[in-house]
Amino acid sequence: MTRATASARPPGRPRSGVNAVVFAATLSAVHELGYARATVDRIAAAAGVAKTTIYRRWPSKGELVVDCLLDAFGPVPLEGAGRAELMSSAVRWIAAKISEPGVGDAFAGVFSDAVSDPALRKVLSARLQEPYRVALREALGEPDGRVLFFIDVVVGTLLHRMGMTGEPMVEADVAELVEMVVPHFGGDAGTAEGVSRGSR
Amino acid sequence: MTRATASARPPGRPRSGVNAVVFAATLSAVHELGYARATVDRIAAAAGVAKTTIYRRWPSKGELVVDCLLDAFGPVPLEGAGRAELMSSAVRWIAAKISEPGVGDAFAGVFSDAVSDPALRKVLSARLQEPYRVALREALGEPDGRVLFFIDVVVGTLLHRMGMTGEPMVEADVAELVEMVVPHFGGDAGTAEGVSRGSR
Amino acid sequence: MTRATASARPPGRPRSGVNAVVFAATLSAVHELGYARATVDRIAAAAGVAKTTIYRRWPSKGELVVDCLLDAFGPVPLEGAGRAELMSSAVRWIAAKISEPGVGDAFAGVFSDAVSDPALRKVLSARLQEPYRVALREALGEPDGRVLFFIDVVVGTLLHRMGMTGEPMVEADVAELVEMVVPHFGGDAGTAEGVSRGSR
Amino acid sequence: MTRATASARPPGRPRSGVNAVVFAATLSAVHELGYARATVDRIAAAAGVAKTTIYRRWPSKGELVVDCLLDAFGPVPLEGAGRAELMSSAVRWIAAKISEPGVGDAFAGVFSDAVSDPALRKVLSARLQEPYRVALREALGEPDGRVLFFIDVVVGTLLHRMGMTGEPMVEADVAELVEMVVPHFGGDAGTAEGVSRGSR
DNA sequence: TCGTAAGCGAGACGGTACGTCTGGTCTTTAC
DNA sequence: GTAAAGACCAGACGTACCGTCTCGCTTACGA
Repeated sequence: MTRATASARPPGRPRSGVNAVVFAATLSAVHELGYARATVDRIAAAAGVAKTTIYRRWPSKGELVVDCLLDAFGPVPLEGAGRAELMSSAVRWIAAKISEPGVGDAFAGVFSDAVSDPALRKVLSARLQEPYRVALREALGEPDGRVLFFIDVVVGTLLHRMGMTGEPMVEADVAELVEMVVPHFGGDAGTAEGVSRGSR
Repeated sequence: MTRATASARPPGRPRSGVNAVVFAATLSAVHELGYARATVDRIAAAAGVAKTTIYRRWPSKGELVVDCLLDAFGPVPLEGAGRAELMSSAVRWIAAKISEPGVGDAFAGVFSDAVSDPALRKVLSARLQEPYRVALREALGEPDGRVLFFIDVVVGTLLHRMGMTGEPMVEADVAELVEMVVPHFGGDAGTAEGVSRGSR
Repeated sequence: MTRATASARPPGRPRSGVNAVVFAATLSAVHELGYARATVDRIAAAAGVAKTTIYRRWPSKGELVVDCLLDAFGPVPLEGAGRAELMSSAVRWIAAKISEPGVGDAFAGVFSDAVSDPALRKVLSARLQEPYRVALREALGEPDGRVLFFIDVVVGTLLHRMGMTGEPMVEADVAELVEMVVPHFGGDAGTAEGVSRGSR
Repeated sequence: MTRATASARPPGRPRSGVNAVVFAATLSAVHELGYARATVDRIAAAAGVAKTTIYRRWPSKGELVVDCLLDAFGPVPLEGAGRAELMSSAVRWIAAKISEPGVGDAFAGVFSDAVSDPALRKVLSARLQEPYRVALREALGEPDGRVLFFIDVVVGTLLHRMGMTGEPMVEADVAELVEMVVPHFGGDAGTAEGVSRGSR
């Protein structure tokens, strides 16, 4: 085994590092124009890149935005003393992310496109939901169904507020959201008597 | 003053009763094709009506769908012995409605469109959210903010599930949703000590 | 017979008379920019018309140009005392048409596109060649094969000159072309001994 | 004679014999897909060569095809007893070449492209027409104008037939072409009145 | 019974975005 | 220096949809 089995590096001109620039341009365009009017052409122009370059990397506008969100979110911060703190920090983290300029719009935008586009829906759930679901499942020790329900509640609530008002949820309401979900999902393992008293 | 206060009747040819047909065609088209591909042309064709007729009655596709949903929902059923039962029945009612073929897709669809369209957002919140907010406020005796939060949680969760999976939320999860919100919003007036213990 | 059997008029908004405007814009654009760079977008803009309007009427750029040429050519002038005069005037007519600004370029352009596009080739031969072939066949009393050959020689020669030099054929060469084809196709019926001595 | 007469040899790595391969791939691609869809990418792939290699050797698709045709044609065969036979053999030679698979399509294709591209037109006339014009002028002893006209007629006719029908001109029509041009250009110097006009 | 006001069907039209394709250039690595 | 591989740019193409507009026709009411 001389030179490593895995390809040393693919031949041809390597891709230039435009992903970050495109992501920034995407968020900025979505923030300023809204999801629907954030044209691929406009994003390309803002990023100083040809449209073909974008379509070479992402097969559709939807997938571009999904990757963009993935990049914007990064991994869930799962530090925290107990379950309560852990859940609380996760909720506050996603709420903060969705509040960032462009992110909430972009999220709601792809989400809405995905409603009518099964292919995009698959991408959305596989790329954007799956990793967090897995991470949360391991951190909380809850079955998949519960974790998915947790995500539905938290993200759904935040997006609904965003969609209805055009503004991200204010701090006080995020706090109430935390107060609602933490007890339900078992405030603190060991102390709470009704952990996962859900019917499942 | 003899002639009645409300205008006896507007001049010109009265509108024929096509609204119901258009609503049905809309839901059916959305159910079969998804929101985005449920073209106004297609809806018109399915309803056996000219596109002009639709645009004479509704200024945009979004408002058509809003009216369609309004028609599909009807008033909230607010019967129920106590607060708990009342909230529970409201949650189950909206969950059932969103499960009806086409309704969930249509709801998620307009909702998504509204993200990038402030005008539609205004319509959505004024026509589709307002009436239920008022009804719930009076039935529950909670301040506006709490009621809005309640709606965000319930509807947001249901729509997120619908958008992510393409399927309405199953009964077991609806039950869990009830179990989560009812205690939080004050299980039963009078007995519960922590009614609206929320931070507001 | 009260109202005439033939449909009084089709329903819907009648087409506005944009054809002529589009034809003019097409020739002008082709003349100024050449066939390839005479974009449909540019033609539409020059005609003050939406691109969709063009694509509603003509399925492709090629067919638009074919119709444009058809409009520019008009019917063959088949007056003339004898066969010789008739042929001569036809040759000079097509030579003059091809010399008009834009026409030659447009002709050579579609022609070239048709080489790689069987569908366009069919349109070209059916719409642009057929009528003239029929008219010439009846005027000259020659079999189809001979008429097609006549067209190949005359149009082919003129286009080849145009394509090679970028300029239409000068008068002297057109005269030589006439001198070549007229004797070959039977100078004048009755007098010429070798009328259509061809074997077809 | 050890060192060869001219240039010992250019420095650097000698070009491998890819020209022939590319020419073959070009003709084959054009034959199978038509000129327009015979992409440079596809030609490169078919030749097992990188696109860069093609663009290093030929500055544009047009020039590649011109060289390809030059290679396919080779020199005009100018043997023949008298003028008539000489012209006849030249016509039949070019007709046969244009009938070869891919050659006619390629010729018509570049020709068409040249209409909108002055640079390509220059190349076309300088590389593809000039040598034959010179050879014919010396062989026939006609002035340049006449020779160019001869080429316009013969090549124009053959290409027009090819472009309109998609098929090369059949033998019978080639014969008629010969019968038309030979007398016009002076069948046999001074003597022959009707050289081989009845050959069909 | 006629005029006015509006509803309605059919479809053209403007505008705008999407995603695809191509020609041609540039960058990197390997020989 | 030549070649392979492929990223990149610029920009045209054809399609889809929305919402508006233009017609001709029909239905109602009121004078």
